[in-house]
Amino acid sequence: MSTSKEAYHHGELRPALLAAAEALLVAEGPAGLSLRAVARGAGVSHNAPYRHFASREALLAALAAEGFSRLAAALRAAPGLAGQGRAYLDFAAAHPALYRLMFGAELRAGSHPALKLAAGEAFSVLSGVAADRAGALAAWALVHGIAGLRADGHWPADVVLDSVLTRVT
Amino acid sequence: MSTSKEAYHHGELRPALLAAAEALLVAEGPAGLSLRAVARGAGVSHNAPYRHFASREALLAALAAEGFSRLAAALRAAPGLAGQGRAYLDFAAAHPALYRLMFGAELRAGSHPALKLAAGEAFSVLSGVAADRAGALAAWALVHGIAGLRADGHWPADVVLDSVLTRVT
DNA sequence: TCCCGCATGTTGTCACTGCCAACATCACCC
DNA sequence: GGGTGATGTTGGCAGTGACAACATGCGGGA
Repeated sequence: MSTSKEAYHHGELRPALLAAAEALLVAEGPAGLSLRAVARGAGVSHNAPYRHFASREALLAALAAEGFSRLAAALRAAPGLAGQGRAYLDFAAAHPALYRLMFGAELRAGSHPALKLAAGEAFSVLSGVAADRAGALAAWALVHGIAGLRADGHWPADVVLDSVLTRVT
Repeated sequence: MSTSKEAYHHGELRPALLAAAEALLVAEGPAGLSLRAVARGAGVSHNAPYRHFASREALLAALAAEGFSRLAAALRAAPGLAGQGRAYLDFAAAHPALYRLMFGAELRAGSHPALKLAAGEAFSVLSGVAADRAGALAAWALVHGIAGLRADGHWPADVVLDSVLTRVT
């Protein structure tokens, strides 16, 4: 699409597939994210993705891993524990579909080492700024819980987040 | 199977389908939960479920709603806010697959009124014992976050839960 | 008592999906 | 300049969700 001549070989197919997959994820939800639809979105044949991902689940895992990397970067850029909490919630609110994929039931982190690694990296950023372990875990769990409830539509819209965040010491 | 004569009409197909679906969910995960596999599990033809559920998603929603009802019952039976927190975590740990379905990305609560209702009922039990709204939401989010992190294997095994739960006021 | 309406379950079918196998095309390196 | 391996393509198969048409038999009126 972007290159001047449409060669037989795409050249940048892997990132193009990931981009198409994320667009589909946002537009249709995880159920609409079929490998063939992703291939169509990238303008290649229905089997081309198999040159870059072993299976549909592997593609989802790569997408989730990329999400964790982005989350880790956002956390690193935020100052202090409170700032990271807000950055975490902002990320989840800005990319709800991706966030749900990252923590959703479709992917078992155990079977995707790269995914587990990316997730662990994001978490280590979070715990690096906490004074004590229990406090860091409590803050993380609280923020993660709020993000999940918001993503699922269970969180009342009129809640002032700070009034809840300050309830955990 | 259990009834003496195998009539043309099953008679108790709806609960039988839900039971088969839950068994499949536990055994194979949400991906293996196909409508046809559920029908096989209940010993009926591949289209019989459509007499009781409009779609595969509707079946999942019904299963999740049943999960919320069970969760609400467990919460009702637990005394005090701390007790309910523990009951919530126990439920999530005892039925991880169901819990993930209830809060997972496959179901959009918005499009299933009965599911939203069942979820709201469970949440109202939780907030009924809290002093104020922000406190209830904080407690719920904290517990929900812990449950989610545990289900995904991100929660350290050596953490004493009470040391985290008491961080919420 | 008969019979007929209608809920329930069945068979048949279609488009779509994930994945495997075989083949086509091209970039690169000797 | 020719071959070799990575990258994409075409073809095909079994399984899936959903729709349509048909079969079955329970229960309520006459």
